[in-house]
Amino acid sequence: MKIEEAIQQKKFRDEYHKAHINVLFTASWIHQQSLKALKPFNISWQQFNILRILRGMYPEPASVKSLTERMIDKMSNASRLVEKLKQKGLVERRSCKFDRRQVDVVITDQGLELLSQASAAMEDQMDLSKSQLSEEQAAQLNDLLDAMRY
Amino acid sequence: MKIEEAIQQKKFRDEYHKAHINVLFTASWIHQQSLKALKPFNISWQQFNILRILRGMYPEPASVKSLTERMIDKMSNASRLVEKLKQKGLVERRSCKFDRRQVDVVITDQGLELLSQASAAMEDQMDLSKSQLSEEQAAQLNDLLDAMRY
DNA sequence: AAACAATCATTGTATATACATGCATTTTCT
DNA sequence: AGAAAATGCATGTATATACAATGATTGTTT
Repeated sequence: MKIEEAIQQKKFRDEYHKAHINVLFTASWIHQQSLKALKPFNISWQQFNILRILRGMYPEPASVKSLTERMIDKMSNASRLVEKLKQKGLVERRSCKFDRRQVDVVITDQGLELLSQASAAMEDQMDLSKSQLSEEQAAQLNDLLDAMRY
Repeated sequence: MKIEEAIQQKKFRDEYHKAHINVLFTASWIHQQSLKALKPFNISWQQFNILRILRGMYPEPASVKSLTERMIDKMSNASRLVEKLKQKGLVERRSCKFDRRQVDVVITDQGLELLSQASAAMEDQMDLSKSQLSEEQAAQLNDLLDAMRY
């Protein structure tokens, strides 16, 4: 569905304006799809994102700062998200011995287990785009998005 | 800056996976730019969005439902956003005489005035993409995003 | 017309986001 | 070494989001 119909707006100032709106709308759409996929696992998209980063570094720990740097939404509060994950037993947190200001965050076995199921669900969601775009088109989309961010 | 550097992730499963992340990241980036532009006007991006929709319909009123349908993020609570805007004197709200379940929301003169300044600021932000993408590329980006959403 | 279902908006609750502030620890400067 | 600045994290506050529930009004069915 074209963006014009999706938000019932007939005209845009130009293609740049439309692209801005379109990126925001598509992100919101992806976010909703993700929520559906993650629903059975009782974690938010941001929590999923943190778990993925931690799996990427496993078994090395990550500091809260390094999590923030790697998160897609830099503004979400990694500190509080880690706390939520800890309450669920999905991560562990201990103070870093080399720099006591830092905190070492590590994903637990339970976290790894949940993540493997959750990412399977997310990948199934993502794969639905495959019938819409060729891999070359997806690559082209990536190039355009990268270029858009001045 | 390529997405790989932006979130310090070297590899992705495939271009589809990367595109998903890239859309979300770019939307977050746009959102931050928008926040900067809107800061002097003390309105959130969602409030700005509602004002724009109301201007588009002016002098016709919009129901809360029609606002939700036209909003970029359908899940944000239009009812509460309208209440915020009313408190600031930027919109008026009266019950619809044809259907008393509905509410007629109309942008005020003050709202129109603020919006004209705020949208100028937003357009200045958006125009910075012009040095990064040609209009054809922006159009291509729109086509790919439209296609991505199955 | 009366009963039932559907629609529209609001409100309550839990969580997330934006941003500022505070506190402990480490680094830098003199 | 001691003072000052910077860094890393946590927390407080206001706002926003996700989703369910409520209440009022309108539409539909028989």
